[in-house]
Amino acid sequence: MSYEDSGKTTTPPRMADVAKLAGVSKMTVSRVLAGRDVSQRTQKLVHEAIETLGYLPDASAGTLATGRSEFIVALVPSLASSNFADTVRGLNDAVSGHGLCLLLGDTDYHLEQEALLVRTLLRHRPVGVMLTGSAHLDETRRLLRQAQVPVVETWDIPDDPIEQSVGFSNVAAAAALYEHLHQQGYRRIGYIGGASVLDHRGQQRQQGYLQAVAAAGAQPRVMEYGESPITMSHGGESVKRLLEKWPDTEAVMCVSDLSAFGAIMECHRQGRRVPGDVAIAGFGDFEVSRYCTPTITTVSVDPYRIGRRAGELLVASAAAQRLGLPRAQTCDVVEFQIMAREST
Amino acid sequence: MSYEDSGKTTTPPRMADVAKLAGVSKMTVSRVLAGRDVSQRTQKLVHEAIETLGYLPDASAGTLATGRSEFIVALVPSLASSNFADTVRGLNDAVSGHGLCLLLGDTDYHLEQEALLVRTLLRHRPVGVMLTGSAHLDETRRLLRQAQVPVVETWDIPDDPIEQSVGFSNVAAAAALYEHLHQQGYRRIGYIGGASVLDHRGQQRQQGYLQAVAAAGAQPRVMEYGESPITMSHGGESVKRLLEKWPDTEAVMCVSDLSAFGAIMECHRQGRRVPGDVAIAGFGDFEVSRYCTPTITTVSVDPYRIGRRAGELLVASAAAQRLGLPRAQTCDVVEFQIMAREST
DNA sequence: TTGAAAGCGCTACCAT
DNA sequence: ATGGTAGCGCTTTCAA
Repeated sequence: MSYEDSGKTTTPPRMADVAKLAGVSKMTVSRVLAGRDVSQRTQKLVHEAIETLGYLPDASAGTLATGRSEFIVALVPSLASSNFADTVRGLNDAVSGHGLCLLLGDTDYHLEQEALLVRTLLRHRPVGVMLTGSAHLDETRRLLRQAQVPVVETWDIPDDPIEQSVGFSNVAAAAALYEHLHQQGYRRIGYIGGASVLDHRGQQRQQGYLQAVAAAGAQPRVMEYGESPITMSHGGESVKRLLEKWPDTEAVMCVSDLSAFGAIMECHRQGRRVPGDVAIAGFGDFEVSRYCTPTITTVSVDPYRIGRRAGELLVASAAAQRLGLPRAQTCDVVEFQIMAREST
Repeated sequence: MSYEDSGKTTTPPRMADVAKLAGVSKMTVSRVLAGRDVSQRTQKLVHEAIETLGYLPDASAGTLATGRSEFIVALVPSLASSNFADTVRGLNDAVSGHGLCLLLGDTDYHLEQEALLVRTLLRHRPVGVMLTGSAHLDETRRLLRQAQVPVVETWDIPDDPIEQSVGFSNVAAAAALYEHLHQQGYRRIGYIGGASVLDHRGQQRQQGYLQAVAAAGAQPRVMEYGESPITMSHGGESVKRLLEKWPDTEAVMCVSDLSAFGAIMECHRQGRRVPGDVAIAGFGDFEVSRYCTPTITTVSVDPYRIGRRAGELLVASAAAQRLGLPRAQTCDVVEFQIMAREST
């Protein structure tokens, strides 16, 4: 009779139960599970016992005994953004093949929340931590340093890296987009972004815009509106306000494709042609930008790739850590690309 | 000198270290952490020692000793879908306040992968498991039953529930949308969905369409194209094929808003007016449907709410479990709503 | 209010 | 190739 048929609230089978049923010692069972040297015959006996009992090894006990867990911690500002969801997907794809699983934390764009999550999740002794962005509280840095856990920061190029990073310069990307618009002949170029300082990457894009404006000797036209994460509706409201304040604006850069899409739809509603009356560009190359009308000029990055690469770095660091080797200090720069489309 | 300043590869501080520094026993430290009866004076000493050393209690050891973890497992078909990402967000919001954290698994729409993940993640002895959908392998059911872990299935109303569920009838929702279109006067109504049997919810929506078609005494027009998850580009390609095959189609129901959006954009490209020449409806009430032109008629569900409710049920079940009480068997039906918009 | 001892389920290490 | 022993870091239980 197998365990599951026994009904009632029984305790799940332990390694000792498997050992007894197979007529071997616990150690032999442990070795079979670890794929170590065990005779074919014994292996078979053990596997049969495992099958019969429906035995699942306890991860906590294993972690406690080895001092090594199977967790990777992933911290994102928001799962609602498909960008970060894709990054998590890439991370998962990179690490799941190595028997690691994801402990997920949503910081809700708050650095205090990030610090709290780091504190909570480090208790599980993860083999690696992926953070989003390069802005962190001192406490966060201290906790991570003290835990001596491999860390990868993503979506940015940190001035003061904790350890490794995978990202791109949001400042440079926004500036490049401005220059692209300038080359297209646009001169009076505005910017739409969130009013929240919490979105550090958004702030950097705005900074890139401001730098490019200054370099071009132009006057900035910034409309800040709404909290992170910025959505389509923010874009509509923002473009309305921006065009009221500066009616002769020729082109608008948006902090994300979502707000760009919202802005375009609002323009259509107002009877303005895009790009005829006003050109609009986004950031992030979201799916919607490739399929809407007009298709949206944007900056393309590959969120999945960022996550995937971060996962690879963490797996490598974890391996190095285990062997007592020094960990690498890679600063991985992923490319961004200006996607010139119909909206500009 | 605090631990972090000591440099080198030191081992992190243990409870015993805290105890020694505070001049008390391990047990007292444990009690302070658990918020049990300890004198004010001692509490202060212990907290100071914890602070000085930067002590973080080890979760594995705690889990092993108590037999109870702080994990909730969340299994979704794909994080790339904002629907499921929102459900995970709701789940996280519901459980994180109770000191629980999320172990995330992406099944990639494969039931075998789901079973594998259940097996892997159950090793961490989660206090609850959230599944997506009601289609599972026998092995998955067996593993969950044997683990005696609280389970909530989401996004569907299971015929054969494992334990609890939070969802709605995808069949009924699709049929309701058909009837809405029928009431609007549309008669020759087609359906666009994925060709993959993996997307069980998509299959059920198609079934709802077919039932409604039969009830109306009409002929079905189904165009199946592409694998899950269905994206905007699938919608464009599918509507093209459907209109080639049945040029007199008056309205098209799509398996999701994303394909509906893709379909509308393709129609525009072909010079067809929506809804003038062909009406198009979606499913899921994605953000894009509220802001594009025309706004898209769709079935609205609340993915975040589904996750949130699932989390609440799991927290309650976990509490009941801990107290040795029987667990509830709720089948929570969340509402869906036909959102009549411009596209039909 | 506090402490000492005995495990939780597993693996490292040393024997055989 | 296999087994015994001694922990991993914490909490439970009992005693003081």
